[in-house]
Amino acid sequence: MRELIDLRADMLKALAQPTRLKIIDFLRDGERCVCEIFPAIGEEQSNTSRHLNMMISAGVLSRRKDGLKIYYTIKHPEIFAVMDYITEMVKQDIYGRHSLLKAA
Amino acid sequence: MRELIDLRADMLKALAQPTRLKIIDFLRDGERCVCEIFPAIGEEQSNTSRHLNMMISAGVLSRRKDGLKIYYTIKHPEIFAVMDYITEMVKQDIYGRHSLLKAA
DNA sequence: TTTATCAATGAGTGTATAGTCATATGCTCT
DNA sequence: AGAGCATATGACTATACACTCATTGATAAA
Repeated sequence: MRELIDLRADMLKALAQPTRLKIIDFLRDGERCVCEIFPAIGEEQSNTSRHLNMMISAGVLSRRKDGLKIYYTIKHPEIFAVMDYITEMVKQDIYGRHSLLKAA
Repeated sequence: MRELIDLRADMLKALAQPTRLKIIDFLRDGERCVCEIFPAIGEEQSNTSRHLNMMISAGVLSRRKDGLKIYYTIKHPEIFAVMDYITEMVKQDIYGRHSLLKAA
């Protein structure tokens, strides 16, 4: 079995890329098909498809087939909590940097 | 200014690598100097140093000098919450896979 | 001021990743 | 069966990354 540490790294890696972050942000409101996702994030269909499949493998997304379309969703609601924490920390860092600038 | 989405990706990327995960796990108990970290995780000093600096840039760690030694700490306690969520999701996925195997 | 110690960096290598374009697969409907 | 749409994949390129070995920089102690 894959080591727990590698599985964690894989899941984090699946979150750690701008295009994939755009997808995750877009999926906040619920499931969407590829044909909705790639225009919304401004990426090519093929590139979007690769990222989606990658996030499936990492356990970040799940998918459902309906006719021709394939609908993707965030698999674990914890993903949103993780994203909120990350955003909070980044904002704190930005604020901290500004304070330092002001102090200088 | 860097886009918020890129800053988030940078911070997540700083967490998304086995060697760096080992460092973060090791820093759970508090600050440690490089000379303690690299033997603990079984990596070369130079490699460890690069990862540490990378995590500083991403806002994951902070550091403090004391004589010859440089002590690194987790900068935001939220990092631990993020790690706990990731671990939880990965474990759920492992369990889910096992159930499928049993059912098959 | 020499020596020893801790940490960071330069240079190089091999591999992984993101992206593109073209094509293939699979499903639906006529 | 054939046309048309939605998604996935093959092949390729350019860039980023992790790592190693050797060296440098900086502080401390003798």
